[in-house]
Amino acid sequence: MEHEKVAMQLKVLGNPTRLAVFRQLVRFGPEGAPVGRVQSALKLAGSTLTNHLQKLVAAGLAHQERKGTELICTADFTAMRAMIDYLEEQCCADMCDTPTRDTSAT
Amino acid sequence: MEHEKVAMQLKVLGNPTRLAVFRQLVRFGPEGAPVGRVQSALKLAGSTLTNHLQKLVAAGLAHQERKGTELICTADFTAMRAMIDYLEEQCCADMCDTPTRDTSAT
DNA sequence: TCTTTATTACCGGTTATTTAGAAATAATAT
DNA sequence: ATATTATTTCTAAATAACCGGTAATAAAGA
Repeated sequence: MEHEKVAMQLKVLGNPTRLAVFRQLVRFGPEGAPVGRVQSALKLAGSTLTNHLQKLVAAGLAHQERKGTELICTADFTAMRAMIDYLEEQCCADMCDTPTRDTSAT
Repeated sequence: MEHEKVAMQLKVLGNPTRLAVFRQLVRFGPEGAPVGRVQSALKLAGSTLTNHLQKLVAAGLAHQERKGTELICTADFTAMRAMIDYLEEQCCADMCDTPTRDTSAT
């Protein structure tokens, strides 16, 4: 995972509204949910939500798939895992591991 | 850890230059390093670096302490740990744990 | 005091982001 | 075709971010 990509993902999640949208997608789980359901859960203007969802998709943090009239949105858990792993490796460097973890390696 | 705070930290780390600054601080370890050393490592205009460092400090991700002429900067590993933990809990919700990790819990 | 090194404050130009209303498009059923 | 529901595009205005030059301040030594 490259620096630039992670920076973009962090920036995208760095907007409070967008972070809430992503959290909502996570709560919907692997099945996802249509845009309208995200909208009613968070009470956002449609155009605003579309905007945020597009940025999440562009950052690779979410996906969308048409299903008839509705557009199903899902969080990309693999991408999220990779992003967190990058943070652990590049921005923690074993200095901020959880206390319970073994740090005996050279 | 609250939503707003994490969003701010993510936004702050979402700038590629600033992410590089933070990574550099991490590499310097708990001892930290003076501003000038960060600057020569990354080749940034002084005023630009100051700006980025201040934002990292404001977000609680770094600290600064005067030592004579120099200003020692250190990454806050505890804050970083807390931020990552938030992401794991609120934005993964056990859906994106590492494959090697036990997920047998109900 | 004067100088040197280290760092910041201030400023301005440029670009990006956020927000949402209104009009447009997509999919489907009648 | 028309209506209905779902979602987006277009647009615009307010706000915020980014970068770095230059002048100012902090610390310490000669």
